Amino acid sequence: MAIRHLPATGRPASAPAEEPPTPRNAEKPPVKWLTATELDSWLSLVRLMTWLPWSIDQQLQRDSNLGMVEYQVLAMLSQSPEQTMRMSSLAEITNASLSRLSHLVKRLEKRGLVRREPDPADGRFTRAILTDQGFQTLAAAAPGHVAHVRSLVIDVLSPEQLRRLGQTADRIISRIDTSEIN
Amino acid sequence: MAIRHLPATGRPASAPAEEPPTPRNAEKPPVKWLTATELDSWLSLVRLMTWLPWSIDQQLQRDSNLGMVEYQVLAMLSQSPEQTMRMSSLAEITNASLSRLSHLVKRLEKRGLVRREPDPADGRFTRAILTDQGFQTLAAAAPGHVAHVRSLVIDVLSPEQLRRLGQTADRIISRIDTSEIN
DNA sequence: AAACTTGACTTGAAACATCAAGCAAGGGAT
DNA sequence: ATCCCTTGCTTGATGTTTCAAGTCAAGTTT
Repeated sequence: MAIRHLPATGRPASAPAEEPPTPRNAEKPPVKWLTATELDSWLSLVRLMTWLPWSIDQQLQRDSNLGMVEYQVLAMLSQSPEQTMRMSSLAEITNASLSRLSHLVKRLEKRGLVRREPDPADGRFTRAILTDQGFQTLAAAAPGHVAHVRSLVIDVLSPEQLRRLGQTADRIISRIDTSEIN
Repeated sequence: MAIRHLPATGRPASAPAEEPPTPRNAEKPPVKWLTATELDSWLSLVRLMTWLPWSIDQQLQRDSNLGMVEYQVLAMLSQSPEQTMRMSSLAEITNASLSRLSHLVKRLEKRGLVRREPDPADGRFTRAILTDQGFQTLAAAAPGHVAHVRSLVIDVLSPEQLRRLGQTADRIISRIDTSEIN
Protein backbone atom coordinates (compact mmCIF):
# COMPACT_ATOMS: atom_id res chain seq x y z
CA MET A 1 0.00 0.00 0.00
CA ALA A 2 1.67 3.13 -1.16
CA ILE A 3 0.99 6.81 -1.08
CA ARG A 4 0.51 7.83 -4.70
CA HIS A 5 1.70 11.25 -4.79
CA LEU A 6 4.88 12.95 -5.03
CA PRO A 7 8.17 14.43 -4.56
CA ALA A 8 10.82 12.25 -5.74
CA THR A 9 13.61 13.97 -7.43
CA GLY A 10 16.48 12.03 -8.81
CA ARG A 11 18.38 12.79 -11.94
CA PRO A 12 16.48 11.96 -15.11
CA ALA A 13 17.77 8.43 -15.08
CA SER A 14 15.70 7.05 -12.22
CA ALA A 15 11.98 7.33 -12.67
CA PRO A 16 9.78 6.79 -9.64
CA ALA A 17 7.46 3.85 -9.65
CA GLU A 18 3.72 4.27 -9.89
CA GLU A 19 1.10 2.68 -7.72
CA PRO A 20 -2.63 2.81 -7.05
CA PRO A 21 -3.79 5.42 -4.56
CA THR A 22 -4.20 4.56 -0.94
CA PRO A 23 -7.68 3.41 -0.14
CA ARG A 24 -9.70 6.22 1.33
CA ASN A 25 -11.93 5.55 4.27
CA ALA A 26 -12.92 8.66 6.24
CA GLU A 27 -15.58 11.17 5.33
CA LYS A 28 -13.38 14.05 4.30
CA PRO A 29 -13.14 15.09 0.64
CA PRO A 30 -11.55 12.04 -0.92
CA VAL A 31 -8.23 13.57 -1.95
CA LYS A 32 -7.68 14.14 -5.61
CA TRP A 33 -4.40 12.34 -6.12
CA LEU A 34 -2.33 13.26 -9.10
CA THR A 35 -2.74 11.43 -12.36
CA ALA A 36 0.34 9.78 -13.81
CA THR A 37 0.94 12.63 -16.24
CA GLU A 38 0.40 15.29 -13.63
CA LEU A 39 2.81 13.50 -11.37
CA ASP A 40 5.42 13.33 -14.09
CA SER A 41 5.22 17.02 -14.78
CA TRP A 42 5.27 17.86 -11.12
CA LEU A 43 8.28 15.71 -10.51
CA SER A 44 10.07 17.38 -13.39
CA LEU A 45 9.34 20.70 -11.80
CA VAL A 46 10.58 19.48 -8.44
CA ARG A 47 13.79 18.36 -10.08
CA LEU A 48 14.15 21.74 -11.66
CA MET A 49 13.67 23.53 -8.36
CA THR A 50 16.17 21.21 -6.81
CA TRP A 51 18.95 21.22 -9.36
CA LEU A 52 18.84 24.57 -11.05
CA PRO A 53 19.52 26.63 -7.93
CA TRP A 54 22.12 24.10 -6.98
CA SER A 55 23.89 24.46 -10.29
CA ILE A 56 23.76 28.25 -10.19
CA ASP A 57 25.17 28.27 -6.68
CA GLN A 58 27.83 25.85 -7.71
CA GLN A 59 29.09 28.01 -10.51
CA LEU A 60 29.03 31.20 -8.47
CA GLN A 61 30.71 29.61 -5.53
CA ARG A 62 33.38 27.98 -7.59
CA ASP A 63 34.20 30.96 -9.79
CA SER A 64 33.47 33.88 -7.53
CA ASN A 65 33.06 32.58 -4.03
CA LEU A 66 29.54 33.93 -3.79
CA GLY A 67 26.24 32.27 -3.06
CA MET A 68 23.20 33.12 -5.11
CA VAL A 69 21.65 35.32 -2.48
CA GLU A 70 24.89 37.17 -1.98
CA TYR A 71 25.08 37.70 -5.70
CA GLN A 72 21.54 38.97 -5.74
CA VAL A 73 22.29 41.38 -2.96
CA LEU A 74 25.27 42.80 -4.80
CA ALA A 75 23.38 42.90 -8.07
CA MET A 76 20.42 44.69 -6.60
CA LEU A 77 22.61 47.20 -4.87
CA SER A 78 24.54 47.87 -8.04
CA GLN A 79 21.34 48.81 -9.82
CA SER A 80 20.04 51.09 -7.14
CA PRO A 81 20.52 54.81 -6.94
CA GLU A 82 23.61 55.48 -4.87
CA GLN A 83 24.29 51.74 -4.74
CA THR A 84 22.18 51.79 -1.66
CA MET A 85 19.18 49.95 -0.35
CA ARG A 86 17.41 49.48 2.91
CA MET A 87 17.81 46.16 4.59
CA SER A 88 14.10 45.56 4.49
CA SER A 89 13.90 46.11 0.73
CA LEU A 90 16.82 43.81 0.17
CA ALA A 91 15.21 41.21 2.35
CA GLU A 92 11.99 41.33 0.44
CA ILE A 93 13.63 41.21 -2.94
CA THR A 94 15.85 38.27 -2.11
CA ASN A 95 13.27 36.40 -0.08
CA ALA A 96 15.55 36.34 2.90
CA SER A 97 14.24 36.94 6.38
CA LEU A 98 15.49 40.14 7.91
CA SER A 99 17.46 38.11 10.33
CA ARG A 100 19.10 36.05 7.65
CA LEU A 101 19.90 39.13 5.67
CA SER A 102 21.34 40.85 8.68
CA HIS A 103 23.73 37.99 9.31
CA LEU A 104 24.54 37.68 5.64
CA VAL A 105 25.23 41.36 5.16
CA LYS A 106 27.37 41.34 8.24
CA ARG A 107 29.50 38.72 6.55
CA LEU A 108 29.62 40.65 3.31
CA GLU A 109 30.62 43.67 5.35
CA LYS A 110 33.42 41.74 6.95
CA ARG A 111 34.59 40.87 3.45
CA GLY A 112 34.49 44.53 2.53
CA LEU A 113 31.88 44.20 -0.20
CA VAL A 114 29.19 46.18 1.51
CA ARG A 115 28.95 48.90 4.10
CA ARG A 116 26.09 49.69 6.48
CA GLU A 117 24.87 52.88 8.07
CA PRO A 118 21.66 54.00 9.69
CA ASP A 119 19.43 55.96 7.36
CA PRO A 120 19.95 59.63 8.22
CA ALA A 121 16.34 60.34 7.31
CA ASP A 122 14.90 57.78 9.68
CA GLY A 123 17.17 56.09 12.15
CA ARG A 124 15.21 52.89 12.19
CA PHE A 125 16.23 51.95 8.70
CA THR A 126 19.64 50.60 7.92
CA ARG A 127 21.07 51.37 4.54
CA ALA A 128 23.30 48.79 2.91
CA ILE A 129 25.78 50.33 0.52
CA LEU A 130 27.83 48.63 -2.14
CA THR A 131 31.52 49.37 -1.76
CA ASP A 132 33.90 49.77 -4.63
CA GLN A 133 35.33 46.42 -3.91
CA GLY A 134 31.84 45.00 -3.84
CA PHE A 135 31.22 46.41 -7.27
CA GLN A 136 34.45 44.98 -8.59
CA THR A 137 33.56 41.60 -7.22
CA LEU A 138 30.16 41.73 -8.84
CA ALA A 139 31.58 42.93 -12.13
CA ALA A 140 34.01 40.04 -12.09
CA ALA A 141 31.33 37.52 -11.25
CA ALA A 142 28.68 38.65 -13.69
CA PRO A 143 30.02 37.42 -17.03
CA GLY A 144 30.50 33.87 -15.83
CA HIS A 145 27.14 33.85 -14.19
CA VAL A 146 25.37 35.15 -17.26
CA ALA A 147 27.16 32.66 -19.45
CA HIS A 148 26.09 29.87 -17.18
CA VAL A 149 22.47 30.97 -17.14
CA ARG A 150 22.55 31.19 -20.90
CA SER A 151 23.97 27.77 -21.35
CA LEU A 152 21.51 26.13 -18.99
CA VAL A 153 18.34 28.00 -19.73
CA ILE A 154 18.21 30.85 -22.17
CA ASP A 155 20.05 29.30 -25.05
CA VAL A 156 18.40 25.90 -24.88
CA LEU A 157 14.87 27.22 -25.24
CA SER A 158 13.27 28.99 -28.12
CA PRO A 159 12.30 32.58 -27.37
CA GLU A 160 8.74 31.41 -27.41
CA GLN A 161 9.37 28.61 -24.96
CA LEU A 162 11.26 30.95 -22.69
CA ARG A 163 8.46 33.46 -22.74
CA ARG A 164 5.92 30.79 -21.91
CA LEU A 165 8.07 29.46 -19.13
CA GLY A 166 8.28 32.91 -17.62
CA GLN A 167 4.54 33.39 -17.85
CA THR A 168 3.81 30.05 -16.30
CA ALA A 169 6.20 30.84 -13.50
CA ASP A 170 4.43 34.14 -12.90
CA ARG A 171 1.12 32.36 -12.80
CA ILE A 172 2.30 30.01 -10.10
CA ILE A 173 3.95 32.77 -8.14
CA SER A 174 0.77 34.77 -8.12
CA ARG A 175 -1.01 31.76 -6.68
CA ILE A 176 1.57 31.53 -3.96
CA ASP A 177 1.14 35.19 -3.18
CA THR A 178 -2.61 34.94 -2.80
CA SER A 179 -2.52 31.66 -0.90
CA GLU A 180 -0.02 33.04 1.56
CA ILE A 181 -2.07 36.08 2.40
CA ASN A 182 -4.76 34.36 4.42
CA MET B 1 27.52 51.99 -14.47
CA ALA B 2 25.56 48.88 -13.67
CA ILE B 3 25.89 45.21 -14.28
CA ARG B 4 23.01 44.34 -16.56
CA HIS B 5 22.21 40.90 -15.64
CA LEU B 6 20.37 39.22 -13.05
CA PRO B 7 18.99 37.62 -10.09
CA ALA B 8 16.66 39.84 -8.38
CA THR B 9 13.74 38.16 -6.87
CA GLY B 10 11.11 40.14 -5.10
CA ARG B 11 7.44 39.43 -5.14
CA PRO B 12 5.76 40.39 -8.41
CA ALA B 13 5.23 43.95 -7.23
CA SER B 14 8.79 45.21 -7.47
CA ALA B 15 10.34 45.02 -10.90
CA PRO B 16 14.10 45.46 -11.20
CA ALA B 17 15.35 48.43 -13.11
CA GLU B 18 17.04 48.06 -16.47
CA GLU B 19 20.30 49.59 -17.58
CA PRO B 20 22.75 49.44 -20.45
CA PRO B 21 25.41 46.73 -20.26
CA THR B 22 28.74 47.48 -18.70
CA PRO B 23 31.24 48.66 -21.27
CA ARG B 24 33.51 45.87 -22.33
CA ASN B 25 37.19 46.50 -22.65
CA ALA B 26 39.33 43.36 -22.54
CA GLU B 27 39.87 40.88 -25.34
CA LYS B 28 37.78 38.00 -24.04
CA PRO B 29 34.49 37.08 -25.75
CA PRO B 30 32.39 40.19 -25.11
CA VAL B 31 29.74 38.65 -22.85
CA LYS B 32 26.30 38.20 -24.29
CA TRP B 33 24.20 39.98 -21.69
CA LEU B 34 20.56 39.12 -21.46
CA THR B 35 18.00 41.08 -23.43
CA ALA B 36 15.22 42.72 -21.51
CA THR B 37 12.77 39.95 -22.32
CA GLU B 38 15.22 37.22 -21.52
CA LEU B 39 15.95 38.90 -18.24
CA ASP B 40 12.27 39.11 -17.42
CA SER B 41 11.71 35.45 -18.05
CA TRP B 42 14.80 34.50 -16.14
CA LEU B 43 13.80 36.58 -13.18
CA SER B 44 10.38 34.97 -13.19
CA LEU B 45 12.06 31.62 -13.11
CA VAL B 46 14.30 32.70 -10.26
CA ARG B 47 11.28 33.84 -8.34
CA LEU B 48 9.65 30.49 -8.95
CA MET B 49 12.68 28.60 -7.71
CA THR B 50 12.77 30.82 -4.69
CA TRP B 51 9.16 30.86 -3.63
CA LEU B 52 7.70 27.55 -4.71
CA PRO B 53 9.98 25.38 -2.61
CA TRP B 54 9.48 27.83 0.20
CA SER B 55 5.71 27.51 -0.02
CA ILE B 56 5.81 23.74 -0.20
CA ASP B 57 8.10 23.57 2.80
CA GLN B 58 5.90 25.98 4.64
CA GLN B 59 2.80 23.85 4.20
CA LEU B 60 4.52 20.61 5.08
CA GLN B 61 6.20 22.09 8.10
CA ARG B 62 3.07 23.71 9.38
CA ASP B 63 0.74 20.78 8.85
CA SER B 64 3.02 17.82 9.30
CA ASN B 65 6.24 19.02 10.77
CA LEU B 66 8.24 17.74 7.85
CA GLY B 67 10.57 19.44 5.45
CA MET B 68 10.37 18.72 1.76
CA VAL B 69 13.39 16.49 1.70
CA GLU B 70 12.14 14.55 4.68
CA TYR B 71 8.86 14.12 2.92
CA GLN B 72 10.62 12.92 -0.17
CA VAL B 73 12.60 10.43 1.82
CA LEU B 74 9.48 8.99 3.40
CA ALA B 75 7.64 9.02 0.09
CA MET B 76 10.40 7.24 -1.77
CA LEU B 77 10.74 4.65 0.93
CA SER B 78 7.01 4.02 0.95
CA GLN B 79 7.11 3.19 -2.74
CA SER B 80 10.04 0.85 -2.54
CA PRO B 81 9.92 -2.88 -2.14
CA GLU B 82 10.12 -3.63 1.56
CA GLN B 83 9.92 0.10 2.28
CA THR B 84 13.65 -0.01 2.04
CA MET B 85 16.33 1.86 0.19
CA ARG B 86 20.03 2.29 0.34
CA MET B 87 21.31 5.57 1.65
CA SER B 88 23.11 6.26 -1.57
CA SER B 89 20.01 5.79 -3.68
CA LEU B 90 18.04 8.02 -1.40
CA ALA B 91 20.75 10.61 -1.58
CA GLU B 92 20.77 10.60 -5.32
CA ILE B 93 17.04 10.75 -5.66
CA THR B 94 16.62 13.62 -3.23
CA ASN B 95 19.72 15.48 -4.33
CA ALA B 96 21.08 15.47 -0.84
CA SER B 97 24.73 14.85 -0.19
CA LEU B 98 25.39 11.60 1.56
CA SER B 99 26.45 13.57 4.56
CA ARG B 100 23.31 15.61 4.66
CA LEU B 101 21.21 12.53 4.22
CA SER B 102 23.05 10.76 6.95
CA HIS B 103 22.37 13.56 9.41
CA LEU B 104 18.81 13.89 8.24
CA VAL B 105 18.04 10.20 8.48
CA LYS B 106 19.59 10.13 11.90
CA ARG B 107 17.05 12.73 12.94
CA LEU B 108 14.22 10.83 11.32
CA GLU B 109 15.43 7.76 13.12
CA LYS B 110 15.39 9.60 16.41
CA ARG B 111 11.79 10.50 15.66
CA GLY B 112 11.02 6.87 14.99
CA LEU B 113 10.01 7.33 11.36
CA VAL B 114 12.83 5.36 9.88
CA ARG B 115 15.18 2.60 10.90
CA ARG B 116 18.67 1.81 9.64
CA GLU B 117 20.63 -1.37 9.31
CA PRO B 118 23.68 -2.48 7.36
CA ASP B 119 22.77 -4.33 4.19
CA PRO B 120 23.16 -8.02 4.96
CA ALA B 121 24.22 -8.66 1.38
CA ASP B 122 27.05 -6.16 1.41
CA GLY B 123 28.05 -4.55 4.65
CA ARG B 124 29.16 -1.34 3.03
CA PHE B 125 25.64 -0.29 2.22
CA THR B 126 23.22 0.99 4.78
CA ARG B 127 19.56 0.30 4.27
CA ALA B 128 17.04 2.86 5.43
CA ILE B 129 13.70 1.32 6.30
CA LEU B 130 10.38 3.05 6.76
CA THR B 131 8.81 2.22 10.10
CA ASP B 132 5.12 1.85 10.66
CA GLN B 133 5.02 5.15 12.35
CA GLY B 134 6.89 6.65 9.43
CA PHE B 135 4.26 5.34 7.12
CA GLN B 136 1.48 6.73 9.26
CA THR B 137 3.15 10.10 9.29
CA LEU B 138 3.50 10.07 5.55
CA ALA B 139 -0.06 8.94 5.03
CA ALA B 140 -1.24 11.77 7.23
CA ALA B 141 0.88 14.33 5.44
CA ALA B 142 0.15 13.32 1.86
CA PRO B 143 -3.38 14.62 1.34
CA GLY B 144 -2.56 18.12 2.47
CA HIS B 145 0.59 18.16 0.44
CA VAL B 146 -1.15 17.01 -2.70
CA ALA B 147 -3.92 19.52 -2.22
CA HIS B 148 -1.37 22.26 -1.85
CA VAL B 149 0.50 21.24 -4.97
CA ARG B 150 -2.75 21.13 -6.85
CA SER B 151 -3.82 24.55 -5.75
CA LEU B 152 -0.51 26.16 -6.60
CA VAL B 153 0.47 24.37 -9.75
CA ILE B 154 -1.61 21.61 -11.21
CA ASP B 155 -4.99 23.22 -11.07
CA VAL B 156 -3.93 26.63 -12.28
CA LEU B 157 -2.44 25.40 -15.53
CA SER B 158 -4.11 23.75 -18.44
CA PRO B 159 -3.02 20.15 -18.98
CA GLU B 160 -1.19 21.38 -22.02
CA GLN B 161 0.63 24.10 -20.12
CA LEU B 162 1.54 21.68 -17.41
CA ARG B 163 2.90 19.21 -19.90
CA ARG B 164 4.98 21.89 -21.56
CA LEU B 165 6.26 23.10 -18.24
CA GLY B 166 7.40 19.61 -17.40
CA GLN B 167 9.12 19.21 -20.73
CA THR B 168 10.89 22.50 -20.45
CA ALA B 169 12.03 21.58 -16.97
CA ASP B 170 13.39 18.30 -18.29
CA ARG B 171 15.24 20.11 -21.00
CA ILE B 172 16.98 22.37 -18.52
CA ILE B 173 17.74 19.51 -16.19
CA SER B 174 19.37 17.56 -18.96
CA ARG B 175 21.58 20.56 -19.64
CA ILE B 176 22.58 20.65 -16.02
CA ASP B 177 23.41 16.99 -16.11
CA THR B 178 25.66 17.28 -19.09
CA SER B 179 27.31 20.49 -17.94
CA GLU B 180 28.08 19.00 -14.58
CA ILE B 181 29.82 15.99 -15.99
CA ASN B 182 32.95 17.69 -17.23
C1' DA C 1 47.88 -13.28 3.09
C1' DA C 2 49.41 -8.85 3.65
C1' DA C 3 49.10 -4.40 1.72
C1' DC C 4 46.60 -1.35 -1.01
C1' DT C 5 42.40 0.74 -3.14
C1' DT C 6 37.67 1.74 -3.59
C1' DG C 7 33.02 2.59 -2.20
C1' DA C 8 29.63 3.85 1.11
C1' DC C 9 28.87 5.78 4.48
C1' DT C 10 29.53 8.44 9.45
C1' DT C 11 31.25 11.95 12.24
C1' DG C 12 32.73 16.52 14.20
C1' DA C 13 33.70 21.13 13.29
C1' DA C 14 32.60 25.18 10.90
C1' DA C 15 29.37 27.88 8.08
C1' DC C 16 24.94 29.25 7.63
C1' DA C 17 19.78 29.68 8.56
C1' DT C 18 15.95 30.06 11.62
C1' DC C 19 13.62 31.32 15.80
C1' DA C 20 12.65 34.00 19.69
C1' DA C 21 13.95 37.96 22.13
C1' DG C 22 15.65 42.35 22.57
C1' DC C 23 16.46 47.21 21.47
C1' DA C 24 16.18 51.69 19.72
C1' DA C 25 13.90 55.30 16.70
C1' DG C 26 9.73 57.47 15.44
C1' DG C 27 5.04 58.29 15.90
C1' DG C 28 0.81 58.86 18.24
C1' DA C 29 -2.42 59.18 22.40
C1' DT C 30 -3.14 61.20 26.94
C1' DA D 1 6.09 65.68 28.40
C1' DT D 2 5.24 60.91 29.18
C1' DC D 3 3.71 56.63 28.03
C1' DC D 4 2.55 53.37 24.65
C1' DC D 5 2.93 51.14 20.17
C1' DT D 6 4.81 50.01 15.92
C1' DT D 7 8.59 49.43 12.77
C1' DG D 8 13.06 47.86 11.42
C1' DC D 9 16.43 45.92 12.49
C1' DT D 10 20.23 43.07 15.53
C1' DT D 11 21.60 39.47 18.41
C1' DG D 12 22.25 34.83 20.62
C1' DA D 13 20.79 30.25 20.93
C1' DT D 14 19.48 26.47 18.44
C1' DG D 15 19.12 23.66 14.28
C1' DT D 16 20.65 22.26 9.79
C1' DT D 17 23.93 21.89 6.00
C1' DT D 18 28.40 21.57 4.31
C1' DC D 19 33.16 20.35 4.43
C1' DA D 20 37.05 17.64 5.52
C1' DA D 21 38.41 13.58 7.73
C1' DG D 22 37.82 9.18 9.38
C1' DT D 23 35.96 4.31 9.46
C1' DC D 24 35.00 0.04 7.85
C1' DA D 25 33.68 -3.67 4.57
C1' DA D 26 34.90 -5.57 -0.19
C1' DG D 27 37.67 -6.13 -3.73
C1' DT D 28 42.65 -6.07 -6.02
C1' DT D 29 47.48 -6.41 -6.07
C1' DT D 30 51.57 -8.40 -5.11
